[in-house]
Amino acid sequence: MSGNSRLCVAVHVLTWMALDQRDPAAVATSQRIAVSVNTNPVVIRRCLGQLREAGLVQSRRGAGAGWHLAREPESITLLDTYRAVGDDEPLFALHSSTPSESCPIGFGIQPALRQVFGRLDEAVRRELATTTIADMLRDVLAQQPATA
Amino acid sequence: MSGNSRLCVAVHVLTWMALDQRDPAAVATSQRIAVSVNTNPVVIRRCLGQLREAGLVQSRRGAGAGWHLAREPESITLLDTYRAVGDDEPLFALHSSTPSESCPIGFGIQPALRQVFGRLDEAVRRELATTTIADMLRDVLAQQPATA
DNA sequence: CTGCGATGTAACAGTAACGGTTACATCCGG
DNA sequence: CCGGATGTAACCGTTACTGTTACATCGCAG
Repeated sequence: MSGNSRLCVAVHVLTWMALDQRDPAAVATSQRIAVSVNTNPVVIRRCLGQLREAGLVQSRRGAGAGWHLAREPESITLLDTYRAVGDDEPLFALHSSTPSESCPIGFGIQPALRQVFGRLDEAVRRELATTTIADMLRDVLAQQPATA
Repeated sequence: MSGNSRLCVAVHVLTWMALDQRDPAAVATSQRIAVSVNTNPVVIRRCLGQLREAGLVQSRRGAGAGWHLAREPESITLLDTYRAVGDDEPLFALHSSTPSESCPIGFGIQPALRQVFGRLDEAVRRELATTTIADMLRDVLAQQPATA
């Protein structure tokens, strides 16, 4: 993960859907979402595909096709979202070329770093779990300009 | 930050120096460090340059030149190291193309995400601050294979 | 049962960043 | 003033991400 904007886009998509589905007649399509995110519908479909694999959204094909949330916004955390789009790459990368094993530091540094990075990952996940899509929607709507 | 291995290399370098300087006669050169990290000396010098800007190491030029820690290993935290090599890029990236401001979600999503990402950054920094280079050195040496 | 509008996915292009490398100027103790 | 190291610019190959085109697939409406 990162530097990519997948988590960002995924949260945007889910929050958008949470707002959109307040109107029971509305149909969420990748086209409509793409306008809000200001990108290509294929990018949105790629993202929605990952969210579907994680069981967060569902898709319907054929005529009148589209997407809807598979769970209540209150029950979807940013950790769920992170897991859905995180390519299981760690947050911090280890050496690109394996250190020298004949040096004491080179030999032991990677296991030691793995422990540290594991704790960092834990901290991030703990924090992500505290916010839901419903929270995001509330915060996003609170940002609106005064409509005079 | 990340996916790069700069933090990883920087911690490796500092931990190596902490061990090396136990021998008062030893001189830490980018060449020697590069062997342990298994990379090019220029990569090490680039890293050391950032660590020097942050006041963590010092360099000496001319004959018998080399590097040494500017502080005790016990007083250098991984947060110091992170700050030294982190290009002030945030841990998680915002949208690459600005969302539509005419959509309520597109308008408010970035400020809302900034708050969340700020909390994540805080959590990571808090965790990084709990470990020092001295801790790393101890943990690294504890990984050594039994020397029969 | 055919058309249409959407999903689903492969393929490709452009950009950017990273790690690695070469080259070379600079410094300064011996 | 020589030698060995720092300091730094420039460049290359690789990789990843975003955006885009293209096209097969699905399934209700009419």
